Amino acid sequence: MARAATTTDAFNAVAEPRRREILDALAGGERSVTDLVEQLAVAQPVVSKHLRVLREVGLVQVRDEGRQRIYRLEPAPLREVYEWVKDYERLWTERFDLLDAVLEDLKAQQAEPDRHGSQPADAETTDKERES
Amino acid sequence: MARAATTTDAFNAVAEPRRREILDALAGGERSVTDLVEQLAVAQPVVSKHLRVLREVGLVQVRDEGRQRIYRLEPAPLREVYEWVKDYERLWTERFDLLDAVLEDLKAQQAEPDRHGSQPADAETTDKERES
DNA sequence: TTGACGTATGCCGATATCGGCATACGATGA
DNA sequence: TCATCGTATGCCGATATCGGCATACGTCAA
Repeated sequence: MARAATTTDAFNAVAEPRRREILDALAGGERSVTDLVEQLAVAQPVVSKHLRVLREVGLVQVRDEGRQRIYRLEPAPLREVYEWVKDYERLWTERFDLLDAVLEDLKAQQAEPDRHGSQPADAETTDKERES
Repeated sequence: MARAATTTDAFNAVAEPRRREILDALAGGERSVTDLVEQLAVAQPVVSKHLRVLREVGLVQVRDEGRQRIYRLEPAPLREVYEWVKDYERLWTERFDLLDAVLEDLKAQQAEPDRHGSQPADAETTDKERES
């Protein structure tokens, strides 16, 4: 057995950064293959191959227009990914609450010095404020 | 060049369904390897190997407790995934609005048949993403 | 010590990926 | 019809995955 095919899932399809870039580009509107080649600055066969994968998992749709093929984003399959991760958001938010609690405790300890001298109790998670 | 290592990303790590199951299990609280083996009903080496990958991308943390190793969820790296996918949620919602718009147009055309047989002249239009 | 338990690791085979390059193929225009 | 543009596909090599099985390693209990 080997790794699951990239065309198995939105999960697998989207694990490839270049494919994410393509989707991001397509989020700005329909694009022809050449458009994408220019925008991503990669070889044309590479783009075509990635588009094939995306097509097979239903993340893009194609339309023929003369000798060009216009690709359009089809976000639906991403829902699966979203639904899975979204529940974890709560956790990293809670984690900050937890951190706050710890900081609160530290402050309390400083105010009311209750020494137990030994362990400096790893300050492992001290820099993660930013954002949100 | 081959597919990116599974330990490259949260994206890659999480593309494997079994690994998602492990994280889901861990979301319910700390678990020993044996706990996970029972819960997932897979061979122990398999679980250990997946845990290694998860550890390497920082999605879990380990703690020794006697002869057991207790694994704990570390959701932070999932943020990257969430941040990427969350913007697409809007799209599959908007899609319905878009559909409505199209239906509206169709109705209008039926009412006032305006034929022009040729090119619909690049509907490329203006798409800028103004998020946030 | 010895042995059992809990886990990690090593090796294997089958399978796919991804990019590069060449090339095939369909549509268009001279 | 022929050349050209826009895309897709085929083949290749290098690399990893994932599960199975055996086994090594560390901890604890007799």
